[in-house]
Amino acid sequence: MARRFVSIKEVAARAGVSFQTASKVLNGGNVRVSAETAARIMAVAKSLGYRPNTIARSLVRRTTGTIGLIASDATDVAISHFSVAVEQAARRRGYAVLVGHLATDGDGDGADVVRMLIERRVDGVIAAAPQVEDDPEVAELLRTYVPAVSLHHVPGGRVPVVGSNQGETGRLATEHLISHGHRVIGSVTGPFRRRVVRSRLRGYEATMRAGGLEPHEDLVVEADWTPGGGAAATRLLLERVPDTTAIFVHNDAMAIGVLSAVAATGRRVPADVAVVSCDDMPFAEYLKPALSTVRVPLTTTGECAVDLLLQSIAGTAVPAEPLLLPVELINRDSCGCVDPATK
Amino acid sequence: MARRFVSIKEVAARAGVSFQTASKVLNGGNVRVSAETAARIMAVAKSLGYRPNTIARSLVRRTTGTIGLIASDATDVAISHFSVAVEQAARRRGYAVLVGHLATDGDGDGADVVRMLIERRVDGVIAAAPQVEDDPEVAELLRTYVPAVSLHHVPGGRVPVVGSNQGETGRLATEHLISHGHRVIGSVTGPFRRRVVRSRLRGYEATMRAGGLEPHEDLVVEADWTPGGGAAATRLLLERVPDTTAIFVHNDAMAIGVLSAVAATGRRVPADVAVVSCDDMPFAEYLKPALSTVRVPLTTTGECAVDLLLQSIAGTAVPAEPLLLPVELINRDSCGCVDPATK
DNA sequence: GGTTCTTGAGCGAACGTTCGTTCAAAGATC
DNA sequence: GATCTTTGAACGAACGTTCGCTCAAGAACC
Repeated sequence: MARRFVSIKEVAARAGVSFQTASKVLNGGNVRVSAETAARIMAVAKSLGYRPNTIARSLVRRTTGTIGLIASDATDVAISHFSVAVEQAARRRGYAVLVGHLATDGDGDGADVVRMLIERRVDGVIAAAPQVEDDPEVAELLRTYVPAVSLHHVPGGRVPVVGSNQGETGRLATEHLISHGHRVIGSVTGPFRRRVVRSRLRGYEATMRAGGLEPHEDLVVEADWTPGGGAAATRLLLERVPDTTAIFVHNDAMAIGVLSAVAATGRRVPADVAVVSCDDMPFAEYLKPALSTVRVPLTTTGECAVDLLLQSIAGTAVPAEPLLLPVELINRDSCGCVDPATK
Repeated sequence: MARRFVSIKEVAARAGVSFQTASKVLNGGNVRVSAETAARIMAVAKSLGYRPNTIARSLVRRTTGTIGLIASDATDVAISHFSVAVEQAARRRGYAVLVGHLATDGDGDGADVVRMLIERRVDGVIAAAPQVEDDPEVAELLRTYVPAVSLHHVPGGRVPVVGSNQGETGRLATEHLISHGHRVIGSVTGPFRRRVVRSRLRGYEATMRAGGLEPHEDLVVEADWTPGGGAAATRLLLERVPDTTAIFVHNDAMAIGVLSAVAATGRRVPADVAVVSCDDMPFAEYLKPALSTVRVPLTTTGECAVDLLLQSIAGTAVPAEPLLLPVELINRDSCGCVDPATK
């Protein structure tokens, strides 16, 4: 343990050259060294197990090859899928990822985490923590100190945004439920103060109206992205509007709770209450009934975020408009598409 | 964007002192500076928004205040819970976390990720990637280059291990099912080559035998931790041993698939087939029926891992024996404890 | 055979800190 | 008033690199 790597000076000394020359052949760019000398240096480096000290390199190069990721508590499956995609994409491109997970409740520490990342001289930051989307301090940090890409709105703008088309998500789900003949369609949503929630809700409301239905406010119940919250919201919804025949749920985790709560009232899904959700996590297909859900391309989003960030780091111009990836409705059983009898 | 932080030299110049003096009052230890000078330096630093360059500091201090986390693809909920716990615990103690997620399939890159972390001079590494538990190269790196703590066995030892009592997990689940009168108890497991799986299986088998039951090998079906794998394994199990009346599942994600597959054969849970799982993820309670499961203390494990690692970094002796945290059976409906009629 | 090119390698400086030593001036001691 | 302490601050060196400039020696040219 605690064995140290040898430095380039030791390699150079053993090879009988100056350390700067060794640096050139081992890490540097334009090498003007004879083939024999180079070979000798490489051999010594290999035998000594030389590995460049990235800290020293970062100091002079002024880049660390590290990107920062600020994420919501990745206990949320969707966030964790995104985080993994980001890390793997970044690593494939030679970058490491420094993460900061915001506490679910701790609202105030967003700026602290971002500052921590910046002070560690990350080359760029990816923000995937909707709880900071209204934080002007975070916005200012992302705007002025470091190239950044955000998954959510950044007040004041000038930070590229990637995401998926939330309005379309709401529209797809609602339209599909209407096409099944539903007229009393409720929604179990994430927290209202999140833009993603409001966008989906706008899609839902617009589609309802387009179908000649009035999206009464009793039909929309706010929850907290968790199964437990989804279950509680569903109980409330079915109590307020007992003739609800369909529910648009804002994520798959809540959908687990929604299915459970619907069943607890003696109603069957989809016969009595149809359910369409958002995300399409791996488990969605195995719920009972299999969950119909609007697939949100989290992995692709992560990769796009990394690509965009690296472009921004490289100084390439990045689009001023949010990059919205397409979503797709995955039809399974919970919406009523598949007649349970035929299964 | 790309605005630079001022260095301590600029602060010092503006305050009319040498930069080393400024260093002492701003970051350093034993200050021998007059109160007025100190105040002046602090004021200038504040007005200029001075933040120490952690890279330069790391170079001279030879520590980075960063720990590395090598994890399985945290698409697995259990792993992501652990990762979040690690990151938050580390940050609370002033450390940042550099992550590397192994690809689910890519078996070979474990050593690469560890090397990447070590080259970035992390002060310690936490390994939470069972797929590298048999990798001697990873083991050697963890043993000789950096303080480390592992969640899984490390070949050759000399790396502290934290985890939970897997044998006990198998015993608790099996014993409980036996106490309900079950005699044909199957198991849907993770990959056999993982020690955690073998330990749980040993607990299961020992308990079966202690209850006078023979754990026939047809009863044990290997799966891959995913809902889909769990479902497939269950179909196989029920085909091979149709009179199976109980299943011990190795994680909650697979349990989703198990419940689905059992239902698909027309059997009811728990009336026809009782199910006990492992993990106790937040959704377990909201499955239908609510999942009985052996709670694995992932958050606590993460915190312990960090504490142990920081001790090891500080040079304190760390226990040679694995630190096993206790597990606990959470009784819900899927084991048959609660009479569905009374609910 | 003197001048210019090319090749191979050395060397100084810088990146932004920390740490320990040195040193001048003022204060205390006799 | 000469010596010893204390206080406050400066200063050199180091951490391990990268980068660009310098320079000697030999090759090529006319």
